[in-house]
Amino acid sequence: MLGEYKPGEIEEKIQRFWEEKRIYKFDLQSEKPIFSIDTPPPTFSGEIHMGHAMSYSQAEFMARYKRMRGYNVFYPMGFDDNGLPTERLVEKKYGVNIEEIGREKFVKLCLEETKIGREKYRDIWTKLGISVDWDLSYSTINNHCQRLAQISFIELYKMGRLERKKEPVIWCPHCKTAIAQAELEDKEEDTFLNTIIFKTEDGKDLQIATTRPEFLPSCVGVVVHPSDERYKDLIGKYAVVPIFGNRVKIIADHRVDREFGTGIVMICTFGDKTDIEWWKDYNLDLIISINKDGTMNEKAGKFKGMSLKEAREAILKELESKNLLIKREKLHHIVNTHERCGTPVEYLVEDQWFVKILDLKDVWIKQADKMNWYPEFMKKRYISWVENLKWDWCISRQRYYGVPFPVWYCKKCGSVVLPEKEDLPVDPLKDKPKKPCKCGSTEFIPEKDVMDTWFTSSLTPQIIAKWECEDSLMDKIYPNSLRPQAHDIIRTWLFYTVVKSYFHNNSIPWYDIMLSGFGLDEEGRTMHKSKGNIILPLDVVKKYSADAVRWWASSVKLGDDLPYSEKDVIAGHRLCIKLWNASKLISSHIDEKIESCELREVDKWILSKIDHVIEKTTAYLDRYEYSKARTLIETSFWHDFCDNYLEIVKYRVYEKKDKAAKYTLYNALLAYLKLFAIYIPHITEEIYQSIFKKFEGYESIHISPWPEKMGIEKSDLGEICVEIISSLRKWKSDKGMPLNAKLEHITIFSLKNLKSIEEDIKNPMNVQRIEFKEGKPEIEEKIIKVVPNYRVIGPSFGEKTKEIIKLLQNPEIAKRIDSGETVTEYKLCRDHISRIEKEYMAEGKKVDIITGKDYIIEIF
RNA sequence: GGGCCCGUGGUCUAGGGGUUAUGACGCUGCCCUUACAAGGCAGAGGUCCUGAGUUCAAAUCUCAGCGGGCCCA
Repeated sequence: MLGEYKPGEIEEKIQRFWEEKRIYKFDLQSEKPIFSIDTPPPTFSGEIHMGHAMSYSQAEFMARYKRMRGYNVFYPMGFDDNGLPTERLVEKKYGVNIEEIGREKFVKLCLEETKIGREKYRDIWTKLGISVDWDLSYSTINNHCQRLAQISFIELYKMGRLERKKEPVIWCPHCKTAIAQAELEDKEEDTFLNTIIFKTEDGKDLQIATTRPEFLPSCVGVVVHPSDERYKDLIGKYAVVPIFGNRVKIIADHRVDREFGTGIVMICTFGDKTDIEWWKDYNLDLIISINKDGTMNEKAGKFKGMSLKEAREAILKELESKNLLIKREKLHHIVNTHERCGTPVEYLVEDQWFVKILDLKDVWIKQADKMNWYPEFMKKRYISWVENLKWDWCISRQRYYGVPFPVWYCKKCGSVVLPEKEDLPVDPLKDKPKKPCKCGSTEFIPEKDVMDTWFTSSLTPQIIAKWECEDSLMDKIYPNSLRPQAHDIIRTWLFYTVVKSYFHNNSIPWYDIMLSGFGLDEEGRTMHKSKGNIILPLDVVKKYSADAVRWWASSVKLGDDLPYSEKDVIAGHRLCIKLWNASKLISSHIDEKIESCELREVDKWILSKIDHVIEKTTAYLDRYEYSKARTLIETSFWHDFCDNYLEIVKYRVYEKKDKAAKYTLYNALLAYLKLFAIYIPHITEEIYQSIFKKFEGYESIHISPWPEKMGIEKSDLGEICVEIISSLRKWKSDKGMPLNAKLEHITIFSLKNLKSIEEDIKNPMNVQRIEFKEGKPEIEEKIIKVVPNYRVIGPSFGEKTKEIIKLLQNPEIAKRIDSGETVTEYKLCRDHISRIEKEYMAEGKKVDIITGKDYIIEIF
C-alpha cells in the first residue's frame, strides 16, 4: 500500500538504493551484449545548467532503455577538467595569475579545483538520476588520460602526421596565449575608418581606408579588386608605405569589397584572417610589429613600446602632420574578442604543433557515412565543415594546466626527442630524455606548451576502453555503441574523435551518434553566465523533482532546442502525481500474481492497447525518438488507462475481488511503469519496489526486462464499451448531473451482441436497466454531415474527386449508402465515407439519443 | 556572406500529402465521482510565417522571400 507522494524523500532514498545495490554497475563477466556510451565529459567553465540537464537526460533515457532491453550497459562519466576553463576559474576564484605565483603553485590550485568540481558535478548528476557507473569515471588531467594523449602524439609523430611550423595563431594579448577559433566571440565596437595616403613609386597618391593604422609597419602589400576600373592600371606596380617607407606590391584579388572605403586595401601581417589568406596565397613578406603582450616592437621604429592604442593615435598624428590623413569617419563594426576576457584578439606567428588533416578530407567524409546519425541531417553539418576546412589542426596551447607535449628539443642539433612509450606520461619540464640525442648531446630544451584539450578529449572512446593498457576493453566496447552530444561541438569534439580513431585504430569511433539541441531560457535565449540567465537544475529538482525535470527534457524531439518552462516541469510533476495515485488505488488490490485467467472484453481492450503502445514505443526508441515514445505512453496511460479502464473496473475489485480485473491491473500497471521508467526513474522504482518486487523478483525495475507484448487480441466489444461509457459520461456532464447519478433505463440499439459488456456499462454508470435491441429507435433521422474518406477516394478517382465528394454529400445518396447500398455508376459505398453525423427527432423534437459508430443509445 | 535547422491557438509543443490539425499551460462553464479538485467533463481560442509552384488534394513536397537559432566565414 502506497502512502503520500513525497518526491524529495523518495528520490533521495532511491538514489541511495541504486548506489548501494550498484544497479548501474557495468559487469565485465556478463554474457549479455554490451551497449557502450561515450558520454561527453563536461568542462568546468561554468555551472551545469538546465541545458546540460536536458541533453544528458536525453542520452540517459537511451542508457536505461538499453539496460532494460537486456544490454550490459557501459555508461561512464568523464570530466574534461584540463585546459583554459579551469585556469580561468582558478584565476577568478583566488584572484591570482601565473606570473605572481609560478607555474607549479598554479597547477596545484587547478588540480584542487578540479577535485572540488568533480564532486560538485557528481552530486548534480546523481540528483538528476543519471545512471552512470561511477567506477568508470575519468578526468582528462589524470595519468591515464595524459598517458594516452601522449601515446597518441607519439604515434601521430611516427606516422608523419605531426608538423611543427611557424604559423599565424589567434592570440589574446591579455591572456598571452594562443586561443582556438572556438574561444572567439563577436563584439560590436565603434571606431574610425581612416583614409590615408600611400604613394605609388612614381609619386601618385593612393587613398587607402583602414581601421588599424597601427599596422602600417606590418604592411606587406596593397590589394584592389581585379575588375575595379578605377585601379586597373595600378595592378603589378608598387606602393610605398607612409612613415615606414616599405615598398610593397599592388595585387588584384576578388576578396576585396569595392564598396568599402576607397576599394584599396592594405595587407598587414596580420590585421585579420583575410590578411593571412593573402599572405599565404601571394607569398608575401612577414613583418610582425607587435609583441605577445600587445605592445609595439622594434619593427615599429619610434613607436616601439607603445600599446596598440597609443601607437594608433601617434601614427595618426604623424600622418596628419604630414598631410597624409584625409578623413576619419565613424564606423560601427564587429571585432573578434577572446570570449573569456573580452579583449580583441591579434594574429601572431609562433612555433606550433599541427596535426595534418587537410589531405584526408575524403576519408573524414567516408568515416561519417559509416555511422548512423540521429537526427540524420546533422551529418550535413559535419560534411560541410570538412569540405570547408582550410587549416590543419593546431594543437599547441601556450598555457599551463593541460597535458604536456612529450617533447624535448636537442640544444645542439635542434632535433625533436621523444620519450619511450613505457615512460609515459612525462612532463618535459621535470623529466629528461633517458638517452642522449642521436647527435650525442645530452642537453635539451623542454617543450613548454600544453596540448589543446580537444587533443585529449578526442580520445574518449580510447580512454574509456583503456586503449594501450593491460586491461584493455578495446575488443569489448570499441567502437562504442553510441556517442551522445550537443550539436554545437560537431566540428570540434566529434570531428577530432573521428580523426583520432581513424589514425590510431583505422576505425569509426562509434556506430550511432545522437545529437541534442540546446536548453534555452524562458525567453528562448541560450543560457550563459554572462547573460545572467542560468537556471540551475538542482533548484528545479528541489522545487519539483528530478523526475519532473527529466519529463520536461523528454518533451522535445532529438536535436531541437527547448526553452525552459516552469509550467512544463509542473506538467511532469502532475504526471507523477497521477501515476502515484493510480498506483495507490491498484496497490490496495494486488496481493498475488495471477499467472493467467479468463479475461473480460474491457480487460482485453486495455491490454491490447498496451501491446500497441509497447510495439510503437520500442520502434521509436530504437531510432532514438524518445519524445514520440513518451507522448504515446503518457496519452495511453492517462486516457486509456486512468480515465477509462480504471473507472470501468473499479466496481469489480471493490465489490467482487474479480480475478480478471486484478490480473489486468497488475499487468497493465507493471507495463506502464516499465515504459515510464526510462523517463521518470525514481517514482517508478518506488512503486515497483512497494508493489511488484516481491512478485517479479528483479532487484530494481531498471534491470528488469523491457515489457513484451502480451499478445492480446484487439477487442471490438471492449472498444464499444469504453465508447458507450464515455459518451454517457459526457451526456451526464452536459446535463449538469453528477457522474454517479442514477439512470433508470436506457436502450442500446446495435447490430452487435453487447450482452457481455452489460455489467461493465451498468455498474460504472449506475444504470438500473439496459435493454438491447437491433435496428434503430422509432424516430426520425437526419443526416447533417458527411465526411468523405479522401484516402480511399483520392487515389481511385483522381481528378474526379471533387465530383465524387459532391455526390456523397447529397443526403439522399448518403442515406442509401448508410443503409448498406452501393450506389451510382461509381459504385459508391460505406468505404468511401469516413463518418456520417446525424440528428434524431421525435415528433419534431430532438430526443436524448447518443450515437456511436456501432450503436445508438436512447435514454429515458 | 555560407551551411544546416526551426517558424503550428495567448505561451510552449506534436504531427510532416488525404477525416474535424496533437497535447500541455493559461482562460470560461459544469461536476467534491470512496486513487487523484495537483482531478474529471465540456467550451472559446488557428490566414499551420508570406508568396508562387507540383497535385484530384499542401500545414506537410519544391522554389523564392521574411523572421529566429546553431555552427562557420
